[in-house]
Amino acid sequence: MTKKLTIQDIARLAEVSTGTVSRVLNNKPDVDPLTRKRILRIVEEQGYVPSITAAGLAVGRNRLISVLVPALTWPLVSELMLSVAEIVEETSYEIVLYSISTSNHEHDCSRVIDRILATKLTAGLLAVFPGQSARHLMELHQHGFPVVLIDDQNAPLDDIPWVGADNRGGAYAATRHLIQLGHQRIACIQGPMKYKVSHDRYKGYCDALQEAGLERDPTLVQEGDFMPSGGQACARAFFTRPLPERPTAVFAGSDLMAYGVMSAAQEFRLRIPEDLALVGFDDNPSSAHMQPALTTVRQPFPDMGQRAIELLLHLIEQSRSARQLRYENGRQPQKVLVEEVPRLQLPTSLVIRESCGALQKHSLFS
Amino acid sequence: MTKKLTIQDIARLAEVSTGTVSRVLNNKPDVDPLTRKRILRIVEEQGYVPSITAAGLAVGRNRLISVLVPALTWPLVSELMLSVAEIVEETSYEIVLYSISTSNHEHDCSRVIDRILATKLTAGLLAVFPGQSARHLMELHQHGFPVVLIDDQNAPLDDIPWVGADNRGGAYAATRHLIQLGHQRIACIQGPMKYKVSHDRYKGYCDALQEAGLERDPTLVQEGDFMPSGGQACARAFFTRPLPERPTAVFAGSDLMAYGVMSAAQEFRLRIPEDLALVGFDDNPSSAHMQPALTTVRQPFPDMGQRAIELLLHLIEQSRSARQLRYENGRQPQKVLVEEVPRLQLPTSLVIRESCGALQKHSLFS
DNA sequence: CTGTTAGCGCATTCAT
DNA sequence: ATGAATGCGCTAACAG
Repeated sequence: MTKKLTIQDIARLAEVSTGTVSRVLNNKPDVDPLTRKRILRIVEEQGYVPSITAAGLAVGRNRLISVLVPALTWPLVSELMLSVAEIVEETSYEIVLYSISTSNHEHDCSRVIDRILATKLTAGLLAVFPGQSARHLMELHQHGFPVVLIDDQNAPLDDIPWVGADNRGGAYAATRHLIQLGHQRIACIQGPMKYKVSHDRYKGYCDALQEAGLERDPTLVQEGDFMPSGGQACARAFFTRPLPERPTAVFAGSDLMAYGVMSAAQEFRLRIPEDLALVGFDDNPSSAHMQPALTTVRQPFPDMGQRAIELLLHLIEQSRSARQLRYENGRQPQKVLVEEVPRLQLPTSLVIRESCGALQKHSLFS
Repeated sequence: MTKKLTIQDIARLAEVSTGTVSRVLNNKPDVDPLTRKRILRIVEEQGYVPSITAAGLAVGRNRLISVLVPALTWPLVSELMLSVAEIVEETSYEIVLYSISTSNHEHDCSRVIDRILATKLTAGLLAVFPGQSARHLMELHQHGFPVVLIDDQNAPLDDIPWVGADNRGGAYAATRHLIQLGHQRIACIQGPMKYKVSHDRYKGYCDALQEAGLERDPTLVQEGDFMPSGGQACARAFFTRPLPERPTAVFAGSDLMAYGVMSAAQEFRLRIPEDLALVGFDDNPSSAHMQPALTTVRQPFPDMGQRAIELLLHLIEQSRSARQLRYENGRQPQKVLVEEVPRLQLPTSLVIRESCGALQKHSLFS
């Protein structure tokens, strides 16, 4: 149980001024190496931990990072957060979590963003799947506040830092795979169209159809909600149509919705993949363990999280030093600013398992 | 884009002192109602948001709540966090997230806890499944720092506030159900034994066996890791045994492990539930959509999260006012302190689906 | 290279 | 019931 130590205590022990201690702690260059070493040793020995609060007050911005996530129940959010958390915990920053799971997404989100700004609590913002509220984030970015989006940027004009997956390419690959398997009537269950990723995945689906010269049948497209129940509802809608109008394959915009399709298929006594081929999107951990194992498009979540948080950390450091540089007008900053690659699109990959019918199924009754 | 407003600005606009504004903002009783109303109006109009940072510095403790979670990839964590986040967002508190997913659980955890204390950043701590590190938390609690555990308290001597589920009862119900279905050789895949819940669930399993006069077979008990791959590995171990020694039913300590059992069953051409009955624990959202749908023990996660965070908030407020009361020695605190119910055990419920064989399965081939 | 000092924005205490 | 004044712990500017 470490007792409360202030920077003054350390200064006293090291027989230097608080200014020097502060300089050491913040890695300022102009400190005598010996003094620095001595101070660091004392800091270590005493187990001194600086007060983020006080530091924040002094600088006007804290060593905290806001993470804005949509529904916390999406498996992808966990996966993303995992790598984000791992990296942040190596730094002196902490994660402040905001979720905008509530119904009034739009309003709620801008309120949260205002709050983040006004309280000046956090140094930067990582927004996962911002959806429509991305435009609020644009404002932030334009005002010089470090922001990084994970997927789902929604305007072409965005020059906002962004890390995402190749949703369109993934959907294209998935759909093409179904086509190559001989399917002609391929249904698409979209995600909620308020998300850019849903549009992208739909486009990829259309791309593949068009490439194969297949006509797009509007009755084979439904908008889901990314959740199992939504997928189930959409699938029921397909299965209740007259036989010739039914799809022989379904491309679901998320694994969760694919699970719903499986449930619906069972209700209708449809075998997967014999009677219906199915492909999902995300590659949730559970998907490999479904019966049949779900063919899906893998998103590189760990990578996305890592890249995004590293980018954000970089932007934050940059904006800090930017303020410092005002006072060192003589020199140009050595470090090249990251104006070049603020956007990163990571590839997705098709993971072929049983539900699409490409593999021989380990039938339960073989 | 709200501009930075200080309490001083508000004071100037309202033509009062900062002291008064501060009193209003903190709901101190001794303020003229009219003045209060006027100030509140101005605060509203100007969109003033107090700086958590500065407030924290002044008081020595922030309006932040640390949440300590184990592996972020466990679905239950998402579900728990969901209700926690919802409630916290209604308050003036924010959530700071710490995960201890890394391998060196033990060391890492105490480091995180020290950090939480030393930085004095947060006002309270909510620890989800603390496992072995619960004893560090005990220290915190004994030093008067508000702490609430969600499940997995590990010592009987804990007088630490705690909210949990009836793991033992749930496991008992699940196992008894299998017994009533006629199974005699029921395997148990435990969670990692560093978690108290794993022990509890195992005890419930034993309870049911004993009640039925069934002998406990050590070869039918394996320790998993809560993850699908662990469950799969354990199940394989069962299935490779000579036929008479194999289980006819499996009780898995988590749904995720049950998924692994399903995969293993498929490898061995075992039908569920015909050749093997299966029950899980947790009721993850996906579980209803497995094929066959998983019979499992539902944990009341939303409730648990809600109760826990409310309790913590309560404790925090209490410790705040405790400090104030030192100066009002004349009066006894009106509010009864929550010494009575710091521990809450919520019931679990058995959700019967297909994998246990109790329901008629919608067979794929009927 | 280093010591000194003035706030950062707020809660709180002491006067009134 | 309220105004004025103090300090929380730290950083950054200034002066050596």
